[in-house]
Amino acid sequence: MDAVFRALADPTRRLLLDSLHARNGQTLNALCEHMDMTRQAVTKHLAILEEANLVTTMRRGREKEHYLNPVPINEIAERWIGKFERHRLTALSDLKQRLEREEP
Amino acid sequence: MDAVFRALADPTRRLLLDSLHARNGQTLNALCEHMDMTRQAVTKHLAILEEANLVTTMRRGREKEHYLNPVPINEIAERWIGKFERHRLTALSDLKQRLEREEP
DNA sequence: TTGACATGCAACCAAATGGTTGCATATTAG
DNA sequence: CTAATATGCAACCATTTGGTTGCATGTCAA
Repeated sequence: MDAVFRALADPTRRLLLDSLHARNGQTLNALCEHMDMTRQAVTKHLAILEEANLVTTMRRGREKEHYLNPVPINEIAERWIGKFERHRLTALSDLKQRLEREEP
Repeated sequence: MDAVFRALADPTRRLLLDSLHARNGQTLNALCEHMDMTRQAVTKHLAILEEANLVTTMRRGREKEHYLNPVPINEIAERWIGKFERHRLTALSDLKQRLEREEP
């Protein structure tokens, strides 16, 4: 899970996910066209996304197609974010009470 | 939103959030007791969490209380993760089809 | 077969990151 | 008042990160 969080931390990588979300199965060169950096830099970002299992690749001849894998994101949403969301209102009202206790 | 993602990327900071989730309003020293690093290191992590608005602080005398703010996490869940979750099954079946097209 | 095209690998570099130590400041307890 | 306690600030350091350039390899098309 740590790899997923770290992978999501970089805006470039989130952009790549967005790009794949818009059009799945893009080749490396296709993904590069929207990015303002060298192909090799994009390759590195994609490697990190692959390691976090957020992107799956498939070799098709001399090209490499990239597919978005939404499962890890979903797991984070369910296992980690859900935990905090559940107590969202509680925590907020706790904070409010605390703050109000200060005022007078 | 970038700040939130970057803040969540570090396991120590997620641990701090977990700690506040378990017991809200902890003081700096209290938070340090569970961490295996110097107080100053924890301070830096907390500063990053504050900057991402994930933690709110309140001075009480010579102590500083830390409160979890779940709102940014919730926003990420809704605005960013939701987008990918929505097409989860679609993307998976796309991938499956693509993979099957390769086999024969 | 050969040239053009798509990707892979590795060395290198600047800047950011996560941590430390040392000292300063502010508040509370005795 | 004074000493202990809680936090703040700053310099410093090693490692990681995000990027580059240069060259190698593999595959398709003419």
